[in-house]
Amino acid sequence: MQLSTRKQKILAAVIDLYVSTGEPVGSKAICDILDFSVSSATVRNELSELSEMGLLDQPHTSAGRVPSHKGYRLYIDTLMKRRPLSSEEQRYIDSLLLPSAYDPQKLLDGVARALAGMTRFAAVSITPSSGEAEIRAIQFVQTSRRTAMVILMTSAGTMKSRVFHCDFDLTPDILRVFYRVLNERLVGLPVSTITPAYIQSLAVSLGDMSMLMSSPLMALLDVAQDAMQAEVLTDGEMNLLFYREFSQDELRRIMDFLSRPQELSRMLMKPANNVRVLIGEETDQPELSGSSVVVSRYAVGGKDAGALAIIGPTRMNYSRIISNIEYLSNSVGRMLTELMDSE
Amino acid sequence: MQLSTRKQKILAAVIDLYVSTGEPVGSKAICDILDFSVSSATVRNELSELSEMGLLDQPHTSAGRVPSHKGYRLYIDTLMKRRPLSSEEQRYIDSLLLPSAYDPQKLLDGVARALAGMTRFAAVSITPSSGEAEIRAIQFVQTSRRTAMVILMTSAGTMKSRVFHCDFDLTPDILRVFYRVLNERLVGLPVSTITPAYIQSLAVSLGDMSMLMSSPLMALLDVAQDAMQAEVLTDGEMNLLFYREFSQDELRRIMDFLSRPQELSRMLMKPANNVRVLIGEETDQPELSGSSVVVSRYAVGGKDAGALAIIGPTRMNYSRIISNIEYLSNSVGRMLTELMDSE
DNA sequence: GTTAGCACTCACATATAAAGAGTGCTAAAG
DNA sequence: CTTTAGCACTCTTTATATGTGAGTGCTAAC
Repeated sequence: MQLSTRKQKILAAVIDLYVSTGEPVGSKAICDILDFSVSSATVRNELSELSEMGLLDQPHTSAGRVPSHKGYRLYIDTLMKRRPLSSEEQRYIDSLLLPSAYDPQKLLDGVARALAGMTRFAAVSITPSSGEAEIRAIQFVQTSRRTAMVILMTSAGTMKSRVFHCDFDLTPDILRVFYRVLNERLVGLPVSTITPAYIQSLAVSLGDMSMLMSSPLMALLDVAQDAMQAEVLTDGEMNLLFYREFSQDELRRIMDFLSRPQELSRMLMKPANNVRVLIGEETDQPELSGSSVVVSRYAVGGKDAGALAIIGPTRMNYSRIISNIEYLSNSVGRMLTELMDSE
Repeated sequence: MQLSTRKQKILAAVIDLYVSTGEPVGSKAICDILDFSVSSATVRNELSELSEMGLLDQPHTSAGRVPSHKGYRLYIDTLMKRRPLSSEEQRYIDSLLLPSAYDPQKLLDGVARALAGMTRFAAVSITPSSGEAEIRAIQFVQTSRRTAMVILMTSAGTMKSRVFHCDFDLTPDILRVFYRVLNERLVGLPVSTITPAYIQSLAVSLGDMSMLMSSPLMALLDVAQDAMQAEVLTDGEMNLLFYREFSQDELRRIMDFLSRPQELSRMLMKPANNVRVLIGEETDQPELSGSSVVVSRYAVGGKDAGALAIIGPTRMNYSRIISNIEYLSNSVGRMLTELMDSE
C-alpha cells in the first residue's frame, strides 16, 4: 500500500488534530493546518479514499474522520517523526531515577512511578525474573528473640527478604550455623534449584539438625519462590480516570486486567529489541480493545531482562510516549547492568 | 430527641431497604417488611414527621424517602443491631492474617488487602509511627562489592532497610566497624534522636573515620526518617469504581484524596477507643461529602498505635462493616502486641 | 485534477406529551 | 386522637416530534 505524499500529510494531519482535540476532524480544519493550499472539497475526496482504504473511520455519515487502528498503525510505522528527548528532559528523568540507583527494587518501583507521572497513563514495570540467576549469599539477621530475617541475594542484583519465627530462642551462634550450612551448599547454584523437593532432601541430609532448621528452610523456600517470580509493578492506574473515552465499565475491566500480573507479564514479555506499540485488538486482550499499549524491553548485561510499559487510550501522542519510554528503559537497563557488573 | 418505637422501626426499615436496593423507598414497601401491620397512609404520616425532624431526605416531592446523614447517624448510634462475626467468619479472617503474622510490614499490608477484599471498599491501614520507639539494633549486610544494606530495628517491632553505595570496596571487617560504632552509640535511644543535626555531630565526633562512614550515616538518617513517618497503606481503591453513586468526577477527587497520606493520617489518627463512623461532611473533607469513613484505632502494648479504615459510599451496610473492621483491628493489635512482647 | 455549490445525513438539543410512582391532604371510621 | 381510604397533585422518566448545524458526497463547471 503506497500513499501519495499528499495523502500521507492529510492522514498525519487527521491524527495530529484528533489526538490533540479528541473530536472527529472535518475537511475544513485540515485545510487550515496543511502546509500547501487546497480546497476542502479536494481534501474531502482524499479523505473518502483514505476511508476506503480502511485508514480512517467515521463515527456516522455526517461526522468528521477519526483514525482507525489501521491508520494509527501506518502512522506509527512510517509517518510519525520521532523526536528525541531534549537534554533537559533527559536530565529530568535522570534526576528521578538517581536516588534509587543502588537498589534494584526501589529502582524498578521508581521507574514505574516516573513513567506514570510523565505520561499520565498507567505504567507497568516488570522486573527480571531471577530464576537462572545464581545465589550469591543467604544472610540471616536477628529481628527479635525468636524471629529472624533471611535475605537472599542473587547475581541479578535482586534481594528478597522474609521474617521467620522459631520455637526456641535464637542466638548469634545459631544464626551463624544457619548461614554456614546454607551458604556452603547453595552459593553459586541457580535460584531455581530451591524447590520444595530440594528443601525436603536438604532437610533429610541434615539429620539431627533438620528440626532446628525447619523454620529457616521454609522461609528460604518462600523467599526463593518470590525471587523466581517476575515481579509486576503497576502505578498510575488512577490516571486513566481522566480520559473521557473510557466508560466506567471499560475502566473497570482495564483496572481488573491491570491487577492480573500473569496476564500482564505474558503480554509484555514477548521478546523484541525495540519499542513495540500494540493498538486495540493487537493486544489480544478483549478488555483493551479501546486502549493502546507501548512496551519496551530492556536488557541487563546483554540479556533480555524486564519490560516497561504504559497503557492508555488509543488516542495518545505516540511520538512523545515512545521517546519517553525508550529513554527510560535504556536508562534502567544501563543502571541495572552497572549494578550487576560492580558485584 | 426521643422517637416512638414505631418511628424507630420505620426509620430502620427505610435504611435497611435503601442500603440494599439503592432506590428511594416508598410507604408501600415499608408496610411489607414491618413486623406489625399498619396502612401505607399511617406510614406516610410517620415518614413526613421523620422528614420534618431531618432524619430523612426526599430527592423530590413525589419520590420515596432516603436516609439523611442525620438519619444514618441516629441509626448507627442507637438503632443498629450489631451482629458479631460468626466463628466461621472469624476463622476466615484469621487465615488471611496468619501467613504474615511475624512480619509487621507484611501484616499491615495484608490487613489492608484483607479489609478491602472483605468489604469491597477502599481500605487504609496506618502503621504506628516509630518515633518514640527505641532503636533496638542497626544491622549491616553486604549486597555487592561496594554496596550494603543498613537495617534499622525498633522496639515497636518495625524494621526498615536501605541499600547504600560506597566509593571503596567493602569487607566484613569494615561492616563490623560500622556495626560497632553505631550500635554502641545509638541502641536504646529513641529513633527520633536521629536527625540531620545529630548525624552531623556524630560524624564530627568520629574524626578520621567520618569519611569512611559518610555513606552509611546518610543511609541511616534516611532509614530513620522513613521509620518515624507513620506509613499509610491503601488498597482496593479500584473497588470504588463499582458504586454507581459516584460520578467519574467525584471518583477522581476521592482517589486523589486517597493518595495524600498526610491528610488521610490527620483524619484517621484522631484518638478514639472504639470504632468511629464519619458520615459525609463529618469527615471535614469536601471530597468525601458523598462518602462515609469507618475507622478503628488499635493499640499495641496498651498504647494507641495505628488505625484501620475503609472509605465507601454513604450508602453502606454499616453493621457488617463495623463488625469486620472491629474484629480485624483487634486482631492486628493483638498480633503486634505479641510480636513486641516476644522481643 | 481541482473547486464551488448544494442537497442530504445524522447527532444533538429542545419542546411536548403520556405514563407511573409516590406523596400530601381531607374526611370518615375506629 | 389515631388510623385509614380515597384522590388530586407533583415530579421523574420515557417516548416522540422538531429544529439546528456540522460535515459529507456528489455534480457540474473550471
